[in-house]
Amino acid sequence: MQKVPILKNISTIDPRTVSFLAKALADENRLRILMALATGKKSVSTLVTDLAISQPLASHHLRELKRALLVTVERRGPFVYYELADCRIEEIVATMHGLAVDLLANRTTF
Amino acid sequence: MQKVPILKNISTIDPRTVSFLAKALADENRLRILMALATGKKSVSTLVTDLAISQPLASHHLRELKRALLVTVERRGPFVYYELADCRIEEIVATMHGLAVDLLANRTTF
DNA sequence: CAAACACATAAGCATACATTTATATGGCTG
DNA sequence: CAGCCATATAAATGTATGCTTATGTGTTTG
Repeated sequence: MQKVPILKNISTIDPRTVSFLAKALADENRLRILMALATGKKSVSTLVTDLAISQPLASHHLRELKRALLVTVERRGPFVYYELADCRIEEIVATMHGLAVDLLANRTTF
Repeated sequence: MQKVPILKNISTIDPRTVSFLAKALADENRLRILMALATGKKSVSTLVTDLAISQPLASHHLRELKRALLVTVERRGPFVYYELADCRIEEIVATMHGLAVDLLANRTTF
């Protein structure tokens, strides 16, 4: 009787937890925010101009990302800076992109 | 001028593509189906009894997973077997679970 | 070919979510 | 403290999504 070494036993995974994360990553604008934050912490106004979205929409999504624990907040003067809470977020997004691109290219089966 | 070696340049990532995948992973029942398929291909009726969901609901989500290219379909007699389209799906779900668990445990900053 | 089984689809409904517009809060500066 | 800037929140709306109930399609077997 030998256990699978690399991957966590699939049955120990809580779908609610994964769904919680996946929902946060399921929106294009939230992903664009996360990608923008990958190069370092940024203020709301910077994100608004960089991503060309409205300020309330940025605040709304940042709130969601904070709720999902994906970003941390830091106030400095009148500015509010958001930062990626964990570097693995970038990795996961990149990995998902790689898989999605392959799937869409029909190079799914090896 | 040196490029980041490990990760794909973040700016090359298409948020629409990632969102497409994330949406498919954002539902608990779809995740449960994928986890059930991690141990091998299964028929709809097997999934229905294993996951204790209604047959139309299972078909509905399997259709979504197929649309997202995450599963492949194979008919054998009256049975229809679904299978994970790519082994990386399991890895990504496991990685997401690991991150989500850590985030929820407030061990986000290193 | 008729009945039974496996699965898919359609319609309907309730809820969740993304977005906009409008307004409020909070901090800085004159 | 008055006005401005940065951000947050609220309300409103349209749309997407998950789920159930009901029905259709396809396959096997008697």
